[in-house]
Amino acid sequence: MQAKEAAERLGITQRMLRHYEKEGLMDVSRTFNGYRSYSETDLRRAGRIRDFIATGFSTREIRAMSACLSDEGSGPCEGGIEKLTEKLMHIDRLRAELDDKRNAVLERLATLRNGLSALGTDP
Amino acid sequence: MQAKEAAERLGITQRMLRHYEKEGLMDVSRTFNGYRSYSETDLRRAGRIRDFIATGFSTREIRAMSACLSDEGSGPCEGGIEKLTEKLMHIDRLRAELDDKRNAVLERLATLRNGLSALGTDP
DNA sequence: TGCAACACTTACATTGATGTCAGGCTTTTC
DNA sequence: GAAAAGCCTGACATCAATGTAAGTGTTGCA
Repeated sequence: MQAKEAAERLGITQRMLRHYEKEGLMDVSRTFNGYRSYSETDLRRAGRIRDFIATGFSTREIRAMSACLSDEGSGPCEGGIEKLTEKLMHIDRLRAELDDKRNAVLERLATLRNGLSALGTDP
Repeated sequence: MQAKEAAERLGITQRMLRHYEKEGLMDVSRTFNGYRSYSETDLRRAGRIRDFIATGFSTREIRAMSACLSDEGSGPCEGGIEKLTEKLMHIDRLRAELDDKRNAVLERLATLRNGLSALGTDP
């Protein structure tokens, strides 16, 4: 498929798609006229790149674990697991704190409701 | 504590710590001589900021959900849960694919080992 | 007292991801 | 076959996160 459709399906701009290519993250074939032609495989790869970037990885880091980008599980995906696990730790820490906070708010709300019902406002 | 120790304990540079402050993400008190003085609370806050940034959030986004940064669960942490959940989706997608890949490699290894043992190489 | 270590501020430099615009083909459509 | 819409390349612009250096005050130890 052509650039426009690919970008739309991925929810990113053509500019970003070209960027991935120029950064050596993917290799897109061209039709006779020079237009890029994205295969479904290309799409999936680009989708992974998009996710990696959205998760705070740089193209440099992503390039370093390019085995993590192909459909084929051909390589041991050098370092990929470790790096991702690290990111996951960051997320997990944040999420745990957010959850605590959310629970605190919920509790406060519950207490408030209890207080009200204790006053006989509720059956 | 002073800047150096704070930075070391957080595993980041003083420069970044100052950056958080200038970006309005945190407010650090000073001692009489003008030196920054980080409290444990400050450290925790800075740690969260560090994690948010490491997870791909911009200072702009973080500022927008500053309620997620305080120790106190005083606010509903506007938007924080949603944004984090979104990031989590990105990570989860990647991790699922990585896990698949890792399993494929493990399986291949297992098959290989089986093949060898079938040859009687193993007791 | 004087040096070493640390702080502070300000300003410029860099790197990365994206946006945007220009100039020039190709394809489609009326 | 001419206009409209898509694609391409390349250059320049921007914003954010960091690095780094310059110039200066402070603290502490020998």
